[in-house]
Amino acid sequence: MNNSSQVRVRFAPSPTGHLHVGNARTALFNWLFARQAGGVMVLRIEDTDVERSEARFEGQLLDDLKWMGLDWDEGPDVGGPYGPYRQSDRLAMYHEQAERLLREGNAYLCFCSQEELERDRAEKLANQLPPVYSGNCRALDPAEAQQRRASGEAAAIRLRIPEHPIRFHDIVHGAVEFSNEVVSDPIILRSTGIPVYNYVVVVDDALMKITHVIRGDDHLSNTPKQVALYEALGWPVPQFAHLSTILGSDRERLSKRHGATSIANFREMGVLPEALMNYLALLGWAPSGGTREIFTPEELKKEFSLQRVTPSPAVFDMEKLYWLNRHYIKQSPPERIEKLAEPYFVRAGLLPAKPDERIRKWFEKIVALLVPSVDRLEQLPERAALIFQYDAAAAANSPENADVWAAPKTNEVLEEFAQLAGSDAAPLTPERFKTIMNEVKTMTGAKGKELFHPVRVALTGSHSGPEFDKLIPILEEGSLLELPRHVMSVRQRLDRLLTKSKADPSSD
RNA sequence: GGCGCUAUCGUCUAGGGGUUAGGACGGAAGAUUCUCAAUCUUCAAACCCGGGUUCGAUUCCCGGUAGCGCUACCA
Repeated sequence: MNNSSQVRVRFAPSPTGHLHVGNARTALFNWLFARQAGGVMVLRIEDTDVERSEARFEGQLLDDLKWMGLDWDEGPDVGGPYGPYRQSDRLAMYHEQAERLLREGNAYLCFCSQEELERDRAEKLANQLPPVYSGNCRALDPAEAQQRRASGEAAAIRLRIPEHPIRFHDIVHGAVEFSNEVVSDPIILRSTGIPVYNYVVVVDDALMKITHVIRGDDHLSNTPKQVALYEALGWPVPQFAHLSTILGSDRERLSKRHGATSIANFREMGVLPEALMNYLALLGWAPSGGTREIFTPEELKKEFSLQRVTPSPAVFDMEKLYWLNRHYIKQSPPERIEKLAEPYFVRAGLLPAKPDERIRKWFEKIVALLVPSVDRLEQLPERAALIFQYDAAAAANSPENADVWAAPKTNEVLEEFAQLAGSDAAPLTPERFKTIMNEVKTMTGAKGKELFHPVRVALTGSHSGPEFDKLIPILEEGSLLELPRHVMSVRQRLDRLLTKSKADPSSD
């Protein structure tokens, strides 16, 4: 089953918080590559940093990943043949391999104190030399060193970096070469017995039979150490693919300073997972030809190619993500969007926590009305203000509407409209509205803007908004529903406005 | 300081020794609509700089510059 040609990739986050977009993209590229190759995706939790790791973050991480639409074949939650999948459960393996390196002479015990090392480093830096380890303990007699350690002297374990340049091939960057002169003999096991990241990764990746290491390019400079480690351990070196960094608009590394950066943030904003996936895929990758932008997850699995990943860093562009999101929102079945949008309205106090069937039916119309004008679901309640909130004073006095009130036919149009619409007992229908408007038109001679604008301002308080055909039924039906905040009917709005202008003579 | 990576419109990118350097987001203008949004059409907008190789470089090589990363008993 597990023949040597089987692709195995891994995503290895630290549980230090919510999944960040940079890591999400790394996870995505791993996933796409694995799924396309019919390979295996491994999820490994890098929790050796006890200070920053928290168990509850692991659950968040998995949720974020699942929400994006990613899945994995082996991991802490699903198990697998190469477990355990949490580094904190693998400590024995790290010790075992470190002792083996020691025995075989590829690593050595180092007794240098931190102060010594720091002094040495500062000196080298001052002399403009690469700050590599002095090698003081490199030539120590192994037997003697073992004895010192046995007698209780604090000792770290260092890897012996070979005396030749270290070369490796990177799928994204091509041939990479580092001179051994600048690669320090790295500590792999601290004197406290806690292994170091660069060592742990290699042991895990090798033992988990990872064939392709796809990760952020902040690890590129660490790769020679890791290659040396693979070689010292006698294990095959995997293929590497180092992905460029995602930057903020100021070309600095994307951080919280730049606004939303965690997957959870985007989810809360009402970004659809497929929009985020599509956008992230386009950061650093483009299809052959480079003219297509829209890719569903299934299409990405088919089209994606690591060979086409760009090595240069990419600036995260919210606007383009929003554009994609708008596309996917419009593409989605309305029921899905209604379901996703409902909580935003409940939270804003516009809908009851458990809307009944009538309210739901009515809410469908609101969503259909507003969705085209929105690029995130979270914007919906504020767009719905013209339905849920009616402020007669603002309608009459807002400077935005001054032009409309100043127009010569406004008062005449409104009076006619109020009279006709007010004389009906039944709720106003779009058909009746059309008839009324035609009558107002003949009686006042107003048409176009001078006809519609006064009515729009009178009913919504704003001179811009959606079509009356769709808006009026929403207002009329809404006024009959039991809602946390009463929705005013057309007539109620007119009443408000007219009483208002009577009470305030300055408004004409 | 040392080492590494990167460099095409404002942004994401395609392309590649000879092209009107293509697409998308955003921007501008127009169409449509009572208005806004949406939609459609059109337009503006780029090969970091300097050397070399070459008949010819934006493309290949070298150098510079800038940005980012690594340089830890951080991950």
